[in-house]
Amino acid sequence: MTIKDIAAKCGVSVTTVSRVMNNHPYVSKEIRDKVLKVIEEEHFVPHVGAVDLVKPRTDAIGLIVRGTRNEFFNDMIPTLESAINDSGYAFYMSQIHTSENELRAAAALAKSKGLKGVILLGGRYDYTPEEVAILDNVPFICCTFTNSFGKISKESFSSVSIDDGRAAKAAVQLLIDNGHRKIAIILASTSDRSISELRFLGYKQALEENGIPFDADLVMETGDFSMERAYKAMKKLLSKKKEFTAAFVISDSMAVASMKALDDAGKKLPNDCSVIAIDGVKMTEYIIPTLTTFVQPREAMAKQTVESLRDIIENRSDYSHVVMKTTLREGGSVKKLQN
Amino acid sequence: MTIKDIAAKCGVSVTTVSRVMNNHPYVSKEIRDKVLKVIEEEHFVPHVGAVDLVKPRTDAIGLIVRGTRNEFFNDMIPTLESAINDSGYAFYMSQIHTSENELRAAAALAKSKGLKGVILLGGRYDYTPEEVAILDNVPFICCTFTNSFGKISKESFSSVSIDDGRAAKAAVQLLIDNGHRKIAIILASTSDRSISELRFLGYKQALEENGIPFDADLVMETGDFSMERAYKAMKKLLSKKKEFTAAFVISDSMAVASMKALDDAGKKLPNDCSVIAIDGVKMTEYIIPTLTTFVQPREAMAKQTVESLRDIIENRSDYSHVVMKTTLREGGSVKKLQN
DNA sequence: TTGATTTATGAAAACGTTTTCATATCTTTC
DNA sequence: GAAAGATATGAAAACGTTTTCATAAATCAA
Repeated sequence: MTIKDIAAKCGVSVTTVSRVMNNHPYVSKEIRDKVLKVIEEEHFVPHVGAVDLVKPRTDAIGLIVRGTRNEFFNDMIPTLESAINDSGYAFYMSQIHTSENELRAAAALAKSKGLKGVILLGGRYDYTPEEVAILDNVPFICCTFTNSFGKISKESFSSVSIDDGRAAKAAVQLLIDNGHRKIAIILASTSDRSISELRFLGYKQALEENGIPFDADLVMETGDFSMERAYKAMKKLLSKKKEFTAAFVISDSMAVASMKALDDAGKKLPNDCSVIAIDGVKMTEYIIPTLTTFVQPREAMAKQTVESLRDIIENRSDYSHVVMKTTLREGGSVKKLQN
Repeated sequence: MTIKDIAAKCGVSVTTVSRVMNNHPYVSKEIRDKVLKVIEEEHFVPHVGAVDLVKPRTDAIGLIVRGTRNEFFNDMIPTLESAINDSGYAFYMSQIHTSENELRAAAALAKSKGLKGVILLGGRYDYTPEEVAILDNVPFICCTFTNSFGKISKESFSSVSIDDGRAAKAAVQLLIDNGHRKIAIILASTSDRSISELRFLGYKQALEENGIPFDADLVMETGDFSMERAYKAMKKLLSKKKEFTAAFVISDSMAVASMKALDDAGKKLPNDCSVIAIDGVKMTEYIIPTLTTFVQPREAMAKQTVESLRDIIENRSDYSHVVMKTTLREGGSVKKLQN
C-alpha cells in the first residue's frame, strides 16, 4: 500500500495525496476529505525510508547507551528522551555492549540518521581528540564522566557529570567525621578509567588528608556493579577477620547487597557497621535502615546534558564540562562512633 | 558524502561500490581494497532511508512500551531485545504514554517500519477483535496479561503472562496458611482492566474460599504503582486503627515502601505484620527482611513472548495464550502466626 | 582454434516519497 | 470583458541506494 495506491483509489495524483498528508494549502476541501478518508480506511502510513530520502531531515539527537542496563541508565534514558523531544529534536537510541567501540557506534548512528549531536551514556573519561575525530565534527557529549583529578582531555567534546572523586571523598569524610577510621571500600575496579576508579581515588584522598593509612586489605574489587558480587565481596571481607567499622560502597544497589551480607553475618546495622554509598536509587529510600547516600541529580543532569549539547549544535558556545552537585541524602545507615 | 562520491573518488561505478559494501563476489581484490580504504577514510555510512527503500527489509519485530517505566519493564526490554535479535529479527521500540492508544501506535510502527509482528508491554487484558483489526493482520502479542477469570478475548492476538489472579490467590493463601485472617491489600486500582484488578480478584477469591469475610476497610487503592503512594497508603491504613496481621501488596516496590511505613510506625517486621507481594525485583532479595514474593519469570516470559510471536509470523501455529508459572521466593517477611 | 564458462564491470531502472514547475480554472479588479 | 492574481491539480525530477541486465575480458574445455 503506497501513496500511489491511495492516489489511484481517490482518482487524484500522488502529488495531491502528498499535499494532503503534509497539510499544504491549495487542496480543495472536497478532495482533502476524500483522501483523508481513504488514508484512514487503508491505515496508510508513509514509508519512512522514502520520506527520509527526500525531506530535509528533522534535526535529531542520538543516544548511545554503553554496557549493561542499570538503574541509573534506566532513569536517565526516558528523562533524556523527554528533554530532547521538548527542544524539538527527534530522538534515536542505540544500545551497545561494553566490548564494542562506543565512538565508532556513535559515528555510525550519527551518519546514518544524519544526527546533529550525540550523547554517550556510560563511556570512559579519557577520550582523546584523535579518537573523537571519527565523529567528523558531529557535536558529542559524554554524560556521566568527570574531569576530577584532571584526567579528562577537554578539547574535543563536552561533558556533564558529577564530580565522582569529590563525592567519594565527601562520603568517606562523612564516615571519618563520625569517628570511623577503619573504612572498607567495595568497588567494581580500581583501574578501569571510569566511575569506579575515580571514586577509589576519592576514597584514598580522604584517607590521606585525614592521616589515615591506606590498607589494601580493606579494598574489595568485585569486577562489576552486580549485587551478587557485592554480597560476596562483603562476605569475603568479613571472613578476613580484619576489623572495620564502616564501608563506602560505590553504588546504592551494591550497598544494599553489602548490608544484607552484614546482616546475615549477625552484624547489626548501623551499630556494628556503617554504610554509605553514591547514587540515589529510589528504593534505597525505603529500605531499613534507609541508605545514606550522595544522590546524583538525575533529572538535572539529563536536562543539562541536552542543554550543553544544544549550545554546541546551535553555536551558542564551545565545549563545556559541567560538574553537577550531588546531594547528601541522610538515612539511617551511618552511625556516629562513640569511643 | 554519498555512494556516488565514493565511486568518483575510486574511479569506479556506484554499482561496484555497492557490491563491495554488500560483499558480493565478482569484485577484484584490487578494487575492493581501494573502495574499502576510501570508505574508511571518509567514514562513509550508507543512507538508511535509501537502503530501506530498495532492499527487501530485514524482518523486524516491534515493541510498544506503554505507561511509565517500571522495574519490570526495564528488565523485560533488554531481554526481549536479545531474544528478538537472537532469532534474526531486527528490533524497534516505541514508548508511549498511558493516554495514547497503544493499538494505534502499534499499527503506525508496524506500517512505517514494515514490521512482521508487534509486542505490547503494559496494555490491558481485554482487547476486542474489532480493536485489533487496526493492525491489519500484523501478528500481535500482549506480554503481561492473563486470561484468568475468562476476561480475555482470545480470538485475535496472542498473549504471554503470569496468571495474576492465581498468583494473588496463592499469595493470600500462603498468608492464610500461616494463620493470618486479617489481611490487608494495597493495590493501584480495583477496576482498571489490568494487573491491579486481576490481583484484587485473586485476593477476594482466596478470602472467600477460606470463609474469611471481605472487609473493604482493609483495601487501600493508591492510584498508581509508586512507592510514595504505597508508603502513604500503609500509613493511612495504620491510622485507621483497624487490626490486620498481614498485607498483600501487589508489587515488590510498593511492598518495600509499605514495610518502611510499618517500620516507621514502630511495627516489627515480620512479627507485627507479615508482607507478601508479587513481582521479583532483584533488590528485594537483599533487603532486611528479605521480601517474600511470587517471582515473575522475566527471562522465560521474554523468550516465550518472542517464540509465540514467531509461531504466528512463521505460520507454525495460531494465536496462543501462554500462562507462565510464578515461583514463590520465600524471604523473611512472612511470619507464622501463633495463637 | 573455437566456443562456452567464469569473472569483472557499468548503465539504468526501481524503490516511495516530496517538490518544482507547468498548466488550468476560478475570482477579482478596473 | 480583459488582465492579473489566487486557487487547484498533475507531470516529472530528485533523493541514495540495490539490482537486473548487458557487455567485456579472462579462463577453460574440446
